[in-house]
Amino acid sequence: MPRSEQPASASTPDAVLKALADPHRRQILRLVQHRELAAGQIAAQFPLTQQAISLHISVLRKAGLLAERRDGTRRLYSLRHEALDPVRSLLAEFWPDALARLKTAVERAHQTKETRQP
Amino acid sequence: MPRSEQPASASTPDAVLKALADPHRRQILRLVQHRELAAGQIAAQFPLTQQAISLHISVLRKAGLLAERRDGTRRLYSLRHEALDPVRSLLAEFWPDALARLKTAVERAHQTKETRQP
DNA sequence: CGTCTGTACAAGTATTCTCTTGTACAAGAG
DNA sequence: CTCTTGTACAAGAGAATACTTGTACAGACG
Repeated sequence: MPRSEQPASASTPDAVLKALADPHRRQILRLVQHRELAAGQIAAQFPLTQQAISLHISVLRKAGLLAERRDGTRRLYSLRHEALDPVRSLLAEFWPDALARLKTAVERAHQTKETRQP
Repeated sequence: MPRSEQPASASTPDAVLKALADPHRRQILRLVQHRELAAGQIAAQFPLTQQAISLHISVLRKAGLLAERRDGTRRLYSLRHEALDPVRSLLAEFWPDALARLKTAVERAHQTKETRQP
């Protein structure tokens, strides 16, 4: 089977943040967060045309936020979590306290999951 | 300490992300991250006109990212860290693993900061 | 008071964004 | 091969954005 991997993981902070600064695009990411979806399936969730969604997908893909896999004529998309790294960096830079809060959240989550104590 | 929530912190995720999706504006936030700066002092750091920076400041302020304090004719600005909360939420939503990575980052940051390393 | 300094607001322009309709192209079905 | 389906690309309209220059206004200071 064809395995077309895209090496384009070099998403700049600017491209990622601009891609995220649109409600439609954030919604697309939510849709493909846990499962692959074909472009048409994504488009069907919006009151926009298929072409408009195709363009949003293109923006997200160029920012590195979407992985693309071809299956026949369909193109399946899924979230590339790693691409959110610039956002994490930004948060770390501007809001050190957020790290502490997230650490707390992590520990709570771990406690919930496996009852682990730091 | 007063835990009063400011009503002006009703910044929407959209406004915050759009405000952050510009390199000039991110640079402004870096400048006022640790100390207050007057609008003119901020503008002096850029090859743009004072008016252009004033507009960027306005965008940041409306997104809740900047606190404004008046001192005579000057207006002093500083970063409102809380306004980054929507970014944290976004990260938490889209990237559960980020929590674990941030925990690691926190621990590294604390080590770096304290530098009481044998 | 008049004048300077610091800053925001106004109007105009060039660029960029987001959407539309129209079209091309690739792959499977008959 | 022809038809249908799934998707991207192209061109253009309208809005939003990011600048510019010009101006207004508030406060400090002689």
